[in-house]
Amino acid sequence: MTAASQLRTATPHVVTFNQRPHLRVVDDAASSRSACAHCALSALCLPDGLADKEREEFAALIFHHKRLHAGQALFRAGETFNNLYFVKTGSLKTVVLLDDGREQVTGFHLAGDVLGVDAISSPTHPSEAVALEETHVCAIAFAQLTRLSQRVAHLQTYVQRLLAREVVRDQGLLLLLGRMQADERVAAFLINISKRFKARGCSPFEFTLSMAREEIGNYLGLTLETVSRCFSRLKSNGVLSVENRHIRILDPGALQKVIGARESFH
Amino acid sequence: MTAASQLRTATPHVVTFNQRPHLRVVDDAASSRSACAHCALSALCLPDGLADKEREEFAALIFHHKRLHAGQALFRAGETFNNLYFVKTGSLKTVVLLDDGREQVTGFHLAGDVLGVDAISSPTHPSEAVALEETHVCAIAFAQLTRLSQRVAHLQTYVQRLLAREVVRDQGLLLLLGRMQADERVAAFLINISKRFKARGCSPFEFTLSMAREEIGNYLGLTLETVSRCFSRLKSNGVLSVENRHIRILDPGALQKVIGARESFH
DNA sequence: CGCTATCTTGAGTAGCGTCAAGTCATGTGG
DNA sequence: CCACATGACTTGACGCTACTCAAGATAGCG
Repeated sequence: MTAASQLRTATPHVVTFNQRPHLRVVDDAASSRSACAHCALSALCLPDGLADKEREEFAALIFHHKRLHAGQALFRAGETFNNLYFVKTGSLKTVVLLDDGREQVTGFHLAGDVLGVDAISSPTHPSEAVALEETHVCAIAFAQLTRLSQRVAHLQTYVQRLLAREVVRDQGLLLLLGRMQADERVAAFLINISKRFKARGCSPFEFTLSMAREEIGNYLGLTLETVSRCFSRLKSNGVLSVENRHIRILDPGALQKVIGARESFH
Repeated sequence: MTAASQLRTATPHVVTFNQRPHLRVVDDAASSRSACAHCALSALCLPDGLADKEREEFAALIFHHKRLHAGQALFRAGETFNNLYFVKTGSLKTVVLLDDGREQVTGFHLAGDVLGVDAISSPTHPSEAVALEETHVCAIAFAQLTRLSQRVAHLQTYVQRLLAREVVRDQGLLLLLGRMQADERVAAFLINISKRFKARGCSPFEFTLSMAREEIGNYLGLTLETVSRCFSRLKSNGVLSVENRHIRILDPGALQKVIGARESFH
């Protein structure tokens, strides 16, 4: 069963990631040992191809649930690396830092995404993760995961896949930052977000962003003003409806055309 | 023994990566089964912390040596993924592609570097690798490496480390493309190359680049003209000596300052 | 030796950044 | 509940960085 099929609901008209009544998410820390089996996100978090018993062993490693307020850090650059994190509800940004204080947002992470993989096989986190809104995460002790993966070959593949996905994701962003114009970057960002909302069973054409213009701009290598101007242009072209952070994609084809790809939108 | 100490030679005055008489590299394909033990690069390629016997098993997976001319591809995007590659001599660039033909160079790879890690846990290569000059590589069958790593726990860590390094490397590039000015990017590029030459026992202050201005520009998200102008500016400031692709870093401190203290230049 | 690819340099310009002013949304304390 | 403060966003004017286009120099290669 794919993550998307398990999560797909009767698509609500307007959805943000903190308001998804159809997803039953287990919040009770006391029951966390067996929580994964009942968690609606398990298909996203849990590795494929495990026997039931191994699945349980994996789930047993998830040892606590953490709650973050908007602006609160899940981990900071330089902190010792102990856990990987699964986003349960809410969203976060990951940021890499330059000595002189400059920052680059390297990603936005929604429910079901995994955080902290870039710290694997290094003692400390090279980047940091900050919640964009009220956010809940599950933590899994990486040392224990490594120990378990020596018995369960599938788990090796699982960790490798997490890392490889991260590499490919970063390469896409390199392409965006190195070769695309402002309009294209913004369009690519919206299309990416749209696809990810869709994969989570939410409407791909109407959603509320959890990040500020400045964070979008930083992510895309632009200033907040440029992002705002691109939004306004898409708005006046009838491609989008923009009301603060609430976005409606009115003309998906036109949005796709901005980045020059000839494939269909979804 | 570290890679650097094994490779360090009586630092030659001028070194390119195809002219390193002090490095004994085994080229004979017939003897490749046991070649690693005698290869000067083994400290760079071979995983740490293996027992002698495991080390031999690992070396036995390296099944052939491939020779590439300048401009020849080691693998193309979309080709099936079978092997990881170690650069023995020469250098390559890795490139990611956009549908419309635009390209982004994501890295330059020197002797001792590993190629193809971004394809791990996917059926095909997401990027492609092209030789910048006459280049020799060793190939290692990834499927066999995976099989061996189920017995040898160290090898799991080894593959994870390869992947994690790639993620961190890409994040550094994201910072460069998203937040740095042209002259900072060029300085960062030169400092990076300089460090890597040094780690290989070559002079960090005098070297010959194997890539064209256009490839540097593409890598840095700039045009070749901008790269050329940055080089010229550094030259007229007495920081560099530039004769085509032959670079001498005359004032390393000033070069470093370009990245940090921006007001000291121009 | 001539051809081609590569590189440098200049002139003009477009795109995006900077600065600034103003609007709007949200939250807070009176 | 309102007044106010604060942060978030939009829009305009202007300037600068880096791109484009073009011409010429140089190196490398057959």
